[in-house]
Amino acid sequence: MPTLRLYNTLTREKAPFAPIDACDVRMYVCGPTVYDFAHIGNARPVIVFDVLFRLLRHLFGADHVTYARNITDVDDKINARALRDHPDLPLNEAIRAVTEKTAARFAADTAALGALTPTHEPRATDNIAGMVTIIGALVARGHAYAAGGEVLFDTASMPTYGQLSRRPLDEQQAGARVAVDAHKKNPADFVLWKLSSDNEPGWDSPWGRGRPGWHIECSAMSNRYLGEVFDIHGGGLDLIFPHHENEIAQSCCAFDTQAMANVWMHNGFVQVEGRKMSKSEGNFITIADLLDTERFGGRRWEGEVLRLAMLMTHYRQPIDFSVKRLEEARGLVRRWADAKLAILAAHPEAASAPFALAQDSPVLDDLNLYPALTGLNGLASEAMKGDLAAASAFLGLLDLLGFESIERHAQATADLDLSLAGEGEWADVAEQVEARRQLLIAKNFAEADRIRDALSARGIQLKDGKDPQTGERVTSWEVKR
RNA sequence: GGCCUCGUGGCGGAGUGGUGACGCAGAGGACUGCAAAUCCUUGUACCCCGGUUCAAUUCCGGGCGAGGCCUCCA
Repeated sequence: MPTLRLYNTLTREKAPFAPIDACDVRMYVCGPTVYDFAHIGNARPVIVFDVLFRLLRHLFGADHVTYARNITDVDDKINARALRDHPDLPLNEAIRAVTEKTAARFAADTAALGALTPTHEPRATDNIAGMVTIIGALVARGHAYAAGGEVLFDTASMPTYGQLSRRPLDEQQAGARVAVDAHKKNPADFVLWKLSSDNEPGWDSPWGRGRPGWHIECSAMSNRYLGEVFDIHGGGLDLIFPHHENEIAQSCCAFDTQAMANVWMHNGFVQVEGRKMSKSEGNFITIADLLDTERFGGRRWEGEVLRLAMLMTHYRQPIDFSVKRLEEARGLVRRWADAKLAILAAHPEAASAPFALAQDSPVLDDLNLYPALTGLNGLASEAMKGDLAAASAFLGLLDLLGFESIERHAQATADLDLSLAGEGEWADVAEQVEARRQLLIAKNFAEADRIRDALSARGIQLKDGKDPQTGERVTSWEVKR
């Protein structure tokens, strides 16, 4: 088996990946807090770790990888949103309305981006009992204490606290930007459980009716589905501190383990047109905006295009999300879609040929995807020249990277354009094209060009080619956007 | 202040101690009744200053610059 090397934030270096159990490789990725639609920054870990999931399945077998990605549906931001959007509903119903709507959109967004559904997508509200159990263990083991209506993690009780972010406690206090609360033993101590008032959501616990703090849900859910120690934990760069640091503290102290996960992976940030994305800058853009509106770059962008635009940059590098980048990705998607159809027509057997990633593939070097991406062009042309191995490598690589349905973007079919354009609008195009073909055979170029111009005015681009066998003119078309 | 990334052609983005990948865009050509699409060809780069070396974009030191985290955030 080829060796996969991964960069580990814990050690700050790349190392060969060796799973705890090669028959059950286990990965956890922090999913969304469902209070608002996912933005393109949220899309990055979804896509990046989907590629890793696919790669692990390729290397270890599809049945030997477990991938859990949580949905956090209990959070004070959700409460605030529920009160704002549904003031007329009882709180619990209002909260459910917010979380259901947001989670449904997240599922639709990730599907559009070509991400496989994780093995498990647990919800925080279905795992409160697990959180209470862990908090109880922390209290019993002297790692947590109740104070001021909260149960807090005692960071001083964990000598190794801060290893992931390399942020020792003493230095952190010097930074003096951690909230200081009188009831905390140390400023860095964080909330595990907090009591709820009557008009806040709450669950019964040994410490009274309350709700969990921010980090505990990931410790509970990863433990439930992946065990006390698992292989890979992923998420955005910004989660290193405090979120992942605190997850480690909770899990390791509750279970008395040396590690929560062996490999910690973090994707870089997304910028928009060279600037940090933020609501105050007015450049905050959601996946739904890109898929369904023309707000960015004056057009809609297909999920595969967004996926490719994201994968063109190494996952640890910052990405500048720009219209130019999307346009380049769109061109490649269309080209590969055409190439896939042509290859399938020329080499039907290639679709079922076994595909194995080369031992020295850059993909295995911490997901260095770009060489593989640009290599697809070369593989396609080799395949068209009759190279069967290139054909199966092209198809296999497309699948591995999550572009298994890319052929729907083939220019010749224009299926997507039809679905976006509405029904019936292009129903007569085929006969117009045929009428033009007859005029061309008759060398009536003026009339033929009038048809082409008329179609062009309606936004349809004709493209003439030759049938390689007969030499006859073949005309395809697409909707210009 | 602390911690962490990173500086390669117009853009994206690999890689290497010595003939400077590749993709997109651009240019030229082929094809075409003309376009478009397609195909072929092609120009331009390694932040600055030192050092090591026969030779550095690649190694070492310093500088400059960009970005991120340290507070909710992918």
